[in-house]
Amino acid sequence: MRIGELATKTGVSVRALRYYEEQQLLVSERSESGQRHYGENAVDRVQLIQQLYAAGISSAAILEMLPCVVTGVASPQVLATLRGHRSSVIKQIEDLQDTLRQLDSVLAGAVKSHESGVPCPPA
Amino acid sequence: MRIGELATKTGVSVRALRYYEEQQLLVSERSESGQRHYGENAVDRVQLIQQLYAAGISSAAILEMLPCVVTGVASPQVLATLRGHRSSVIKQIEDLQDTLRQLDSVLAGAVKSHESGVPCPPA
DNA sequence: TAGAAACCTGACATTGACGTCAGAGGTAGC
DNA sequence: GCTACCTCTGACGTCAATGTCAGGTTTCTA
Repeated sequence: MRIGELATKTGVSVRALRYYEEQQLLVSERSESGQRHYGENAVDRVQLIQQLYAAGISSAAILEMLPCVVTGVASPQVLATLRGHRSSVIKQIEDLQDTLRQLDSVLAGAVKSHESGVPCPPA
Repeated sequence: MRIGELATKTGVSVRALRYYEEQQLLVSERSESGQRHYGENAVDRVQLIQQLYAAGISSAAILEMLPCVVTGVASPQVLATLRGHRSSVIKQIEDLQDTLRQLDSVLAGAVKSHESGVPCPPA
């Protein structure tokens, strides 16, 4: 498939896909005229990249770990990197859970106060 | 306390604290000569701001919700905003948990393959 | 009462993951 | 073959949360 189709299938912009290739996170075959062509597995690859981005992992780090994630094989060095990111992801989750509790306590109080007719003070 | 002390207490840079004030997220009293002075509660405030930042909430959104978070009182409109962010935080947590599973499965496979002596292929 | 250290404002620089635009060539349906 | 749409490269723009530097004032310490 060409880049537009991959973009719509993954929900990622064409620009972003070119950027991924620029960062060597995504590979394409080129037609004679230079147009990018992708196999079906590119969809999974792009979604994987998105997932890692969402975990706050930089493109450089993704580049480092990607072949290992794909093949399931890693050197001890990359293994350490992966474990580092694992801890970081866990910490992010914990932080977000804290934030969630914070928001919930605010919401609980706010709903009550709203019921009692007290408005929100301006900033 | 002055800005430097607040910075060391919170682990946030002086520059960042000035930025928070610029964004009206943080208030200071000024001495005659113009230096910022903070009360003890500023520490909690800064940590709260950091927590909201970590949840991916923008400074504008924080500004909107901050008085309500602090006072525990919110208008219906702000309430809706808060609920929106709550959903977003939950989704972030779920996404990160997905990523964690992904990383774990990679780690499991990688450790095994490492035991079997297969190296990580280069990018 | 020096001199160092902390603070001030203002402004430009940075980083990462894209958005957007220009100008040109490729592709597909009729 | 026309037309509309897709794609290409290259380059500059963006946005948010800072970093950093300059040039000057204030505060602390010896």
